[in-house]
Amino acid sequence: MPELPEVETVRRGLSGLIVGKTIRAASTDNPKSFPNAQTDVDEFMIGAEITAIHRRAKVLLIELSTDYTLMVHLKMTGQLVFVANGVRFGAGHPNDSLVNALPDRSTRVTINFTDGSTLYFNDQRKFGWVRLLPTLEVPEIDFMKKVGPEPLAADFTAEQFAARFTRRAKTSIKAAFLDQSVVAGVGNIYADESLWGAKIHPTRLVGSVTKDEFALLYSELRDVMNLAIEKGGSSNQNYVNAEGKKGSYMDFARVFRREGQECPRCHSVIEKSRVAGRGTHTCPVCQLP
DNA sequence: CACTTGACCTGTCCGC
DNA sequence: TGCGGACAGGTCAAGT
Repeated sequence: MPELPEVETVRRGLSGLIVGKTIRAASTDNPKSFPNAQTDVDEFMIGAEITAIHRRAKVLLIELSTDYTLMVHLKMTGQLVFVANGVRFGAGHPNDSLVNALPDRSTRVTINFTDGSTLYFNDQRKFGWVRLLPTLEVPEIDFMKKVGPEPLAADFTAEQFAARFTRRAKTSIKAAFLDQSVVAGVGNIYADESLWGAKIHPTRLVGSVTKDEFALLYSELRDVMNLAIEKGGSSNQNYVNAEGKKGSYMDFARVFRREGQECPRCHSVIEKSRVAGRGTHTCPVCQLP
């Protein structure tokens, strides 16, 4: 599920649930999901209090009182699910009783708190990861050094946005948009949604996109992401999202996963194709190649 | 360097 | 109903 709005939704929900709690135990059944669990958990996690949760790009940064940080990347199918007194929370409010008990077959990491509550990292495809490292070293890892600016930052301008793309003039605008070193947090949903909003075809070469088009793409991206955060993100039908709302952005999506339906702007039939190796949704009339 | 492709995994859906 | 292949909201490591 996770692009910037979904990770931000998880961050907000989780902040109200686990900040202030003390870790009693932590374990994984899959070393690739938590590579340094064996070496560092006992010393730097057990007994630590959770002091804050931040987000950078699509990564969650769970800060501990030991000056270590638990980094979490959900990749394609990762979820953080909190359970207290037998009640399961997506990352916000109590879910209904349809949800199966945890842990289940996709549970990769379990974190137990001293008050008896538990945080599960579930990840069907095992692409996601949890990593524990000194807070001071977080900015030094490759991902953090390479990742581009936060698109919703108050001081991030349309001019800066456009300038980030110049390095990638010869590739498609969609490939560049998905490149985390250009701008942080954009994934397949919000790339398609904002390219449609700006009436730019995803296969257009970056070099052909005008200054005015970049300005429009910048404001569409910010609008779409802000709306998605307000709606609790996008979720497929089995994901439990924050606020007990299940993430309703997909109800507002204009093109994503709407192939065969009408373009809300011109009523042409939305098409699905493949661009930059990803399923891509466009209006054939609003977005010309 | 910039760019593209395949790999990493599991599960589901679709066509034969 | 069974089976093969394509595909899924993301990065990486390789290759050109």
